[in-house]
Amino acid sequence: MKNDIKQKSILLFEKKGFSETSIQDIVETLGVTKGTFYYYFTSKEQLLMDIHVSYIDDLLERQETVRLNQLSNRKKLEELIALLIIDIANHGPSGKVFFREMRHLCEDNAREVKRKREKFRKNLEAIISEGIAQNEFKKELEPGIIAFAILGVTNWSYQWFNPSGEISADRLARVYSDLIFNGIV
Amino acid sequence: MKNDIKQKSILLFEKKGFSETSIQDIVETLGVTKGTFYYYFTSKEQLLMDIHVSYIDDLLERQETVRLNQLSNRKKLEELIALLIIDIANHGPSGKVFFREMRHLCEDNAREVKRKREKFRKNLEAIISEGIAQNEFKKELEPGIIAFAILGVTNWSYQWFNPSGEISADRLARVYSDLIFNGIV
Amino acid sequence: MKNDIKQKSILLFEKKGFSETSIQDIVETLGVTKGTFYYYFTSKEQLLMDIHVSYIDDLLERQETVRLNQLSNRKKLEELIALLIIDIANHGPSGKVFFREMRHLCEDNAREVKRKREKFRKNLEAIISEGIAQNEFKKELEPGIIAFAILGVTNWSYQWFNPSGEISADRLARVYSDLIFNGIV
Amino acid sequence: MKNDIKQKSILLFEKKGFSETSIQDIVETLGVTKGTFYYYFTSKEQLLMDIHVSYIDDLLERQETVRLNQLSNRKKLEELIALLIIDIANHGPSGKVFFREMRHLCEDNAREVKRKREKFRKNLEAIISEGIAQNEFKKELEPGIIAFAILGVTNWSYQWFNPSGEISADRLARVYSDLIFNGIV
DNA sequence: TATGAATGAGCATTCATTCAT
DNA sequence: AATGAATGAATGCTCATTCAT
Repeated sequence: MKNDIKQKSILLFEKKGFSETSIQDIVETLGVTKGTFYYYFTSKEQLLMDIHVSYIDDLLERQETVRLNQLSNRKKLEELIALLIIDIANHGPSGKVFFREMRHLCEDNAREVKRKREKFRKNLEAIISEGIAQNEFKKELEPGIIAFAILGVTNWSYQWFNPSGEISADRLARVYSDLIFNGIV
Repeated sequence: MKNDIKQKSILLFEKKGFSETSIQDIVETLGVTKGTFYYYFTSKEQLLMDIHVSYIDDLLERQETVRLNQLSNRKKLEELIALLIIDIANHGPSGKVFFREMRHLCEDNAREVKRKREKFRKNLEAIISEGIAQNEFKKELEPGIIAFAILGVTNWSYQWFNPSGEISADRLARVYSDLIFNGIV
Repeated sequence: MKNDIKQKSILLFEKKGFSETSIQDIVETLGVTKGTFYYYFTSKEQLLMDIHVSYIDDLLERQETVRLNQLSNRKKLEELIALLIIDIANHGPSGKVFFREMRHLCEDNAREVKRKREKFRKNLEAIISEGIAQNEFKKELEPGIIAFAILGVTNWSYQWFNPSGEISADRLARVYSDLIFNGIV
Repeated sequence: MKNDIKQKSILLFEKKGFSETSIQDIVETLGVTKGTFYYYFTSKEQLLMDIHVSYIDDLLERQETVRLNQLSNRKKLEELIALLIIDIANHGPSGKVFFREMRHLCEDNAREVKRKREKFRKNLEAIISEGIAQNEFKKELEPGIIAFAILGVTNWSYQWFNPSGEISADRLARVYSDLIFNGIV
């Protein structure tokens, strides 16, 4: 039941937004009563936090796998980009909620999630730095800004990319990698 | 008065979000009463629409100026990137509201704003296509995807870029142009 | 309207208790809606505080009148006892709410009301001390304890005394004064 | 277990009030679940009734002991006052719950408790009447009113008297007896 | 132009209670 | 003897909106 509530909530939050989705909406979809919701979650915000933590923890874990394998930094970066894009196909709604609704977390929870988000970004930045040191990337790059740019390209996809449309997720990931590695000129 | 309401609202919507800002909040900040608000706006949503339209119309107008000048497509693209980044310094709050709160427009208004947003994107895409035709950009590029990527890089900046921090807007625009043109390898 | 809400609330709080009286109960009795209640009061607790403050302020003011007149301390004490008993006839419900529901005030408000209550008690104590000094009362009395005893006798009346029953308020006040002055032996 | 629930409940009801204490609060303090509560008590109100009955039955029993011994009425009255005051030290929380929360009993139970309370009061009144007949007390006294006054003095102590403070319970009982017997003049 | 009073629908949350196991 | 899942009704409170003045 707890997981049912969570999954349905993700879909509703994605479609209507966190503030616009009432507990009533959630439990009605599941055919249970509000009491049931509060048996499993202490508040609406706690549910949102739960969703956030699952999402970012999963992402961090998979990033770790990439980070620790024996590939070149260029290859690692390519894999991370693919990971993020392909995630839209697999966990699109979670991702949208994650990127849009963080504002509704209470201060303490927001801080915790922010820390994890930044850890992901810092890891990305570290791969870029490493790549520069290994002469895989241009030496005049600023790793911090480049990391933000890459996250911009990938995260923005959540706003428009439809994985069941003309372009496949794999394809999009390759196009983006090529753009980031080689530019358009 | 009408403009006062609009400007204060932008600031409040940016800070607290549209749903979380009440009409009461807005009029209290201005020292007037709710009646006054409804004298100038027929609804909260109409105010949001007003904000959206001003923002995107201004952007389209400035895009038009870039588009019609006699520069190379590469130079035009560079100018558009700069335009978007520098806008954060000048109209940051409006931009944040624009990117975050479109969901709260009613269907008809959302459609209208979407049309204008897409017009901006299509214009960007056209510049890329033109550049390919003129051999300024690689011929195998897919202009549509590249346009989304560029918007991702620039629009995502609204989420983290602080124009009064270490990096200036000018500098960020140059770094981003360089990334997009030449890549990181 | 604000005063209507207050008066009706006093009656409901007296009859059913503060916690057991809902805002719905209050507004229904008045034929208005909840919105109206919250137009005049920011919370249920604020309404309770309002009731408390009116009550104790009125009492303190009347105590002051007694305290400042030119009578003997014995006479002053007699008048204070009468004041408290006769108040049951005039403001019984307010008094009951005052004595029973203070626990529902928030910390800050409770402290403020407590301070006023204690002021009343201290004034009573002062009259007793003064009376001892003037040889009106026995010299071995402990004014603090006596003050508590007197308040016990009078305040407890709120729990059983029915001013429209057999014994009149005037009569009860005289019996109580006699008891306190002369005892039962 | 049943008694554990009762004792913890008394403490919680005293601290937070009956309405403000939830079954959840009670069982959490004991480390059991709600089911356990409902195994021993059929309702929250029944638990309150149980507390009330224990308290007043104990008081009546001890009153009976005093009533039946061979002392003068004056001495009996003195002992009853002491009994009530010293009870604050021994069963303070129960007493506070008893005096404050009777309102939450259902009609039938309230009637039963009221009957017992009145029995206590009537017994007190009888001792006074007896004392008058025996010329121990003034003959013009009205026993009913005097009984109420005595109960006011003693019961009100529950609101302020701290048995571990400066004044001991024994001492307070003596001061109160003296006041009631001899007055302050 | 602006106010102030009022509405009514909705919301997150609480809680005593039930009941199959 | 005790649990854990679920209910459903109620509660305090918010808020966009209306409207007579």
